[in-house]
Amino acid sequence: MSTNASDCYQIVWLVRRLFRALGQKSNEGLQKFGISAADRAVLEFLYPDEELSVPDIAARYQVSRQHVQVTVNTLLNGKLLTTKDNPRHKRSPLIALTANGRKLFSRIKEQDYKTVEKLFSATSAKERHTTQKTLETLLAQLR
Amino acid sequence: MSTNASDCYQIVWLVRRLFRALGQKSNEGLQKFGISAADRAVLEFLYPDEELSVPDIAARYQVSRQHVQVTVNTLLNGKLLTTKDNPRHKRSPLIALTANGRKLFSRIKEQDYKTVEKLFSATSAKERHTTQKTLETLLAQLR
DNA sequence: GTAATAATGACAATCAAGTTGTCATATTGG
DNA sequence: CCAATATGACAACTTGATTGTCATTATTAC
Repeated sequence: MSTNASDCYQIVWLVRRLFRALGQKSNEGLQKFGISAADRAVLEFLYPDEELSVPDIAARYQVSRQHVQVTVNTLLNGKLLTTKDNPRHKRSPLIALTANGRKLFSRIKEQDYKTVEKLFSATSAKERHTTQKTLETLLAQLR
Repeated sequence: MSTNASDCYQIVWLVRRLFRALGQKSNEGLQKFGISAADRAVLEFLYPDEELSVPDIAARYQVSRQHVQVTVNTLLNGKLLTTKDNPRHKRSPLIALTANGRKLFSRIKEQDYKTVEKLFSATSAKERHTTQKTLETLLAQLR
């Protein structure tokens, strides 16, 4: 387990660069659906049929509940999300996708799938597997 | 090359999550040095002894030259950067680290190294190598 | 059951990173 | 030399997100 700091560092730097590059690409793709990256992240947590309260989402996303609240409110307003009774908390409803929301997000995912397939076309399944595992390990370490 | 879109997608999602998590961690570490993440990115491009004009940095960072300009100006102001004659352009000087800047950034890197070593301690050299290669491939694809 | 404590939603101000637009001026290259 | 372009400076704006505060409602500890 001789950890070479310089290699590690390189990966961190790549994650940063990649995030920004992906972000640009992704926002372009998102535009035609009329939702923002922030909206998108919330939808991601609920797709396909999660039911979570606003504070739940915030905790998973590791973001302030106020931020999630605002985003959820706009999505509720746009009828992409709906509220359901929360058996565990009387005032804080569970948030779930509407049929519309689910349909929209699946279209978004479909588009994304096409994009990432192209993006990853020069990588092997094995490399992808290792990469995924490594990134998951790192993320877990940061919790 | 049977690209499994769902796996690819997962990696993209991980990059996003990881970026945010790393960002938080990194900003904490940066605080005591009194520089921002934006500052840091610029320093990174100049360390240890690059000499680049503002538009050069912007092009490499893939960010607007105006943004880089502002950041560079604050760093010039703080004596972490200095200007040098640009043989290729009379009005647009080359930007380089001062001794101070270099020292500061090396201290930052040192701290980061310790952090990432811990962070990556549960990964193998081989995994890291594959991950790095994969991320590089992706980034290259996005240029 | 009631009192203390914590959680929630709503709202506002703020922040940081970055973009876009514009201007005057300098610089470059045909 | 002149047209086209590059640069720095400045300003307004956007976006994702935080922090602080408030009133209200839940939950819990007694």
